[in-house]
Amino acid sequence: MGRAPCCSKVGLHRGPWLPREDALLTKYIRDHGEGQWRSLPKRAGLLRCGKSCRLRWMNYLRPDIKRGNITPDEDDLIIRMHSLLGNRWSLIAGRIPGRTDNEIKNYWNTHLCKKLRNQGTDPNTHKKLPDDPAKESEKKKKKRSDKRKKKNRAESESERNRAESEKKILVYLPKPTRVTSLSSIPRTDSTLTLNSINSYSAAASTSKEKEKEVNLEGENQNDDNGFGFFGEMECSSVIPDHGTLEKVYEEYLQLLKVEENHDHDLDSFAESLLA
DNA sequence: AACTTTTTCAACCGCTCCCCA
DNA sequence: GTGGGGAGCGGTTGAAAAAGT
Repeated sequence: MGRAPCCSKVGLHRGPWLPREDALLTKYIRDHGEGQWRSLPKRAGLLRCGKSCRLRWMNYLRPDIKRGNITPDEDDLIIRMHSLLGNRWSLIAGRIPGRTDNEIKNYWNTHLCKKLRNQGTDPNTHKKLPDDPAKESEKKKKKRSDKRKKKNRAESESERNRAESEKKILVYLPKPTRVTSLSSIPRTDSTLTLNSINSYSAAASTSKEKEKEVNLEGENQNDDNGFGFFGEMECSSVIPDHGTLEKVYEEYLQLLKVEENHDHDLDSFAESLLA
């Protein structure tokens, strides 16, 4: 269609966000809710394009984002989900409460790819690789980077915890996905549960979309991972506890059991997601 | 201590999808 | 049916930090 860029680049800030900009964006969304990204910067008094605002909010400022170490459980879940879905980061992120697609994508590229290679697995196909002589040096590198990473994450987590204890604001949490028609599962269905392949329920972020909330089979109003539809709620309550993650993981393990016996079913599931 | 290389991850870019007039 | 606009996604980039020499 040949459309213009989302914003005129002239006169707009780019690059790292300043604390003042973060504060303006957070305050605006706290007061008015999400959505209308294109016009949001102007209304919030920000010299940023809407896309940039959305990204900043989604990947960094959102109060339900979990920071800190990716746990072994999450690690494993990401790998398994990737083997099913490929680089569908938003779908994978939707299964891992509190993590963003960007974070998972970065984590995959910087850690899990190496990890899988070290284990002799092709990170793209998830199939066994032939023995690699460079394996040992990779292992050493990984050890180094993990050490560093651990340190960084510990620091950022403590900072985040401090920030969150200061925040505790009320926001209108977004729908995690687009509203879609009955006939298709959206490209990004971050609320989709493994048990709800046939009962996709879309949640809406804007009041307009809320009115259109779709529930295909009258079930799954409250998504089983606790991330279905959000109204106004205390942000801190959205941060998933260990139990939630456990639940997601157990659900996944159930699917894997099915996989053992019914490879075909699993293929169908993956195809249904990718359709 | 100084310089180079590697790693990390926030942010950007370009594209597609979906809705609506 | 068509095109424009908003939103979201995945790939890529580049600055900063860390590690290596």
